[in-house]
Amino acid sequence: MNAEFTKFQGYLRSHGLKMTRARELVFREILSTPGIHPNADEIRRRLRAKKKEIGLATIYRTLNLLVRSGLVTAVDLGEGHSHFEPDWNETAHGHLICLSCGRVQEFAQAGIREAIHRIGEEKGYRLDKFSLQVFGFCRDCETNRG
Amino acid sequence: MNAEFTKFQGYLRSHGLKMTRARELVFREILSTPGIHPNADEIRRRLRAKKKEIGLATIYRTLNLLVRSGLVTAVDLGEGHSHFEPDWNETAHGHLICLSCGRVQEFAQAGIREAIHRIGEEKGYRLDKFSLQVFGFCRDCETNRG
DNA sequence: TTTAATGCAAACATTTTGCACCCTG
DNA sequence: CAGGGTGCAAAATGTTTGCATTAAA
Repeated sequence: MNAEFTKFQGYLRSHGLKMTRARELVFREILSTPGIHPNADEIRRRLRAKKKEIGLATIYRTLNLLVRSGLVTAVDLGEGHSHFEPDWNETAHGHLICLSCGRVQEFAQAGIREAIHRIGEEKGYRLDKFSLQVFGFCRDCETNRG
Repeated sequence: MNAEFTKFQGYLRSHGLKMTRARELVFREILSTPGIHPNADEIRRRLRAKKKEIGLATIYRTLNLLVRSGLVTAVDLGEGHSHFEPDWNETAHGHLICLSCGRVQEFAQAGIREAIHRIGEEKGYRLDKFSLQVFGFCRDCETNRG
């Protein structure tokens, strides 16, 4: 986790950018909430709760920077805005989203990675990334409301 | 294709809703552009080009209705707005998107469907739908610009 | 001390909504 | 002719940008 932070410093240095208080806070917040998938506003609220006030515009700028650097991934959970998670890419995964309570669960995609690679070769694409969301109803919601 | 239209009529009737000029035009436009994945504004422009003026608000309302009915699917191609395609679900598919030219190609997901169903069972979810986008660089873009 | 980063407010883009009028069933 | 549908304009979201000020390096 701290290795990730070092990568961020390396990225900034190699691009002539600066490590700032806001960037550190935002990135650490994402690193420390891997299962939460916060959106921009939630990141601001979480930091505010710790008495760390960061402007929303700065949060958006930092998020874009982190995504560009490859250290963070933007996820679309079907809510009309982006959610963010750390991208330690050893653990590429899809998201299983409950349509009733909104719970988000991650899963490793056994076999899916390979299937997608096969498709890339077939169609002549050099693949970069993929995004897989699965929607359904979790056991609790099925039990509680038929 | 006309069977789809009949389904739409059935859906409307069974929900106490009315078939209108706007609804017919929007749905037929989507049915007739399966590979295009238009967004709301593009649907309006295409209809306008045929001298069929429909208000954008009505187009959005109709799109939501069509998605609710299950006859149309909203697709996120990473452009910050939704694209729409007919959902003749025999041909469930993923989207292969070129990060350079934006070309969108569809592919059948051999084996992926099954892998996802296995995950649903494992995690105790009753699955509803899934969405798979793969990003990369198409052969033309790779050839033309290294 | 130089150059980039921040915060704020304004601008943008997409989508939704309130309301008076219109049309389908 | 009753109840849903439409268009328009306004509002609601989510995100980006211009600019004067602040802070890394």
